[in-house]
Amino acid sequence: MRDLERVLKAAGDPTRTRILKLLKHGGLCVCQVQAVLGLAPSTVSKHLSLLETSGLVTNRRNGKWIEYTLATEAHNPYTQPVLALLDGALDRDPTIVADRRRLRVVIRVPLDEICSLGMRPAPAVSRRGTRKERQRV
Amino acid sequence: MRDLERVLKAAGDPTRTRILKLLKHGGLCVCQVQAVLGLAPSTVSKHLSLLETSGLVTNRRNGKWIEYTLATEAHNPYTQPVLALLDGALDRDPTIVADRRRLRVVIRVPLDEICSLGMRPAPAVSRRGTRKERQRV
DNA sequence: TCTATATTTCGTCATGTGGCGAAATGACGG
DNA sequence: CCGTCATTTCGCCACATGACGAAATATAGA
Repeated sequence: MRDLERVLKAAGDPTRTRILKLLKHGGLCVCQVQAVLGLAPSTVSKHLSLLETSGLVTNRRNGKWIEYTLATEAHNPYTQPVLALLDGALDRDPTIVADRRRLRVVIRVPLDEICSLGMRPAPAVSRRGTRKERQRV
Repeated sequence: MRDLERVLKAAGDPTRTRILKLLKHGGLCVCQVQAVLGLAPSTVSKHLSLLETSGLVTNRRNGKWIEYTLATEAHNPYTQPVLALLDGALDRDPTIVADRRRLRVVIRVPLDEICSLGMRPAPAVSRRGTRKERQRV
């Protein structure tokens, strides 16, 4: 029972649904997800580890970063059907569409820049000086 | 987004999963479900109405009782896949197996008797005198 | 119409969950 | 071997959720 419950609960949260929809476009590290969603790193991390616990997602280290990916081979028998359900769902949802738009921007930026700045929702596309923001005195 | 979220959250609760698994064996009224699960009527009612809101279940009056049934035609596009996922799932789960055992008993008893007594979990299968239990003085 | 009763609603409580910021962790890359 | 920094853990808060019992509702059936 617990396996099914975990998967459904994991996929049933809007924020995690957004993350799963993002990961359909390829593996992402925590700070990339953070940049798209505009949430605190700790929040994103918790969601991702919950998704991993439920078997919907796996991770592997990639240099300085940890890349999260949709699970392909599942130990949990219910993950694949749920991922299949999500596939093709919500593709017209405004939030999902906006997320994808931000994702396209985020993917182009080198990881170093995205992560070190603790980027917020990515207010727009290009703002010069991004690099020096948040230098506390 | 909200449709998907509602369905997944509805199906993601263990009690509601149990109810859905029960309803696979045919329509049931609130007090029958209550008798099997051993929960307060108000609790069962709330779960059932939540399942209905999510589109997983429908109801129709049947004499004195209201019969809840798994939804066949869904307005919500996500209900059918979720019901399909549940179908065949958990069939070896101890709780589900025990529920089915109690269900078999409950189904044989006339509705009048089940409901009017506010039956509790149905402690076992065959115990003579079941009928007269709980006659408070 | 009136009564009995199946169901729902309401109020309350304990617990679970999602969000944040601060601090701890740990591994890459020098 | 060390420092940096991505990630995780921890503590906290606000809010959602599931359970109950009591009271309200509504409808079948007399």
